[in-house]
Amino acid sequence: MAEAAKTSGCKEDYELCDHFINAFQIIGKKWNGLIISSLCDTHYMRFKELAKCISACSDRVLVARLRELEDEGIVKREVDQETGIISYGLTPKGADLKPVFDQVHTWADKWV
Amino acid sequence: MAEAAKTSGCKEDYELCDHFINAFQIIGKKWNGLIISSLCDTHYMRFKELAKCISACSDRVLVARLRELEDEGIVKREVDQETGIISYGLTPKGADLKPVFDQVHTWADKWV
DNA sequence: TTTTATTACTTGTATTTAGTAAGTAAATAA
DNA sequence: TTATTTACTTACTAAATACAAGTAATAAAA
Repeated sequence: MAEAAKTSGCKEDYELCDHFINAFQIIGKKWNGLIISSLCDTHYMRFKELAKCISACSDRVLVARLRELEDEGIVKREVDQETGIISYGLTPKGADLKPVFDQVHTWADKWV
Repeated sequence: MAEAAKTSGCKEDYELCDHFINAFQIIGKKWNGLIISSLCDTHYMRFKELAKCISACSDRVLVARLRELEDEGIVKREVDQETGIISYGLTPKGADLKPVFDQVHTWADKWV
């Protein structure tokens, strides 16, 4: 089998793609999936609304995650100049994750 | 806006679906995405191969994750009766996550 | 106008989870 | 016989997260 593996590119040689690994470092980080999918569904939300929606996540971590996702260019934080109200939404990069969540939903409905 | 929110089901009332939350508790847990997608691509792997492939994950955690995924019915651990060789693969429930990973790949190729 | 509440955070501490490194029993190869 | 590989386990350290309380700024209620 060692010979076969060497010549046929079997599982011994399998490598995950870097893009994919990096993507999962973001999507797979605790709470990020729920944060992004919530913003995907609602278009935008204030901090309190998001926190209520992902209630098991502490404020402390939610703040940190939102910052990180902003730095990744997935979330955008906006301040209304008139009211001063802060809202969180997705950038095109973030919104483009919707098909991922749709597939998760499909899977979840079938198996969870 | 409070009135409007109450009557129109706007973001204040938004709730994530339980199935979806549970699904993300599994898929979103550190390393699980990479573990499952590796097994998705290769069909089955021995522990050492998997560990090499997800090299940033410690053996200790990989062992724990595989057990958890087995308990979730996503991963199956098989022992060859003849050789005693242990291999890890996916159950139908696990294999059914492929479309999710495909979408992550599509997104990663575009944005990461 | 003083009090109360809300928002979007921050800070300190406890607990949980993960990383590092070394070890082990069983099987296989040299 | 000795060395190596495999699939783990164990002890310890470091990092991430949870819990709880606090805060400055603004808004709403008494």
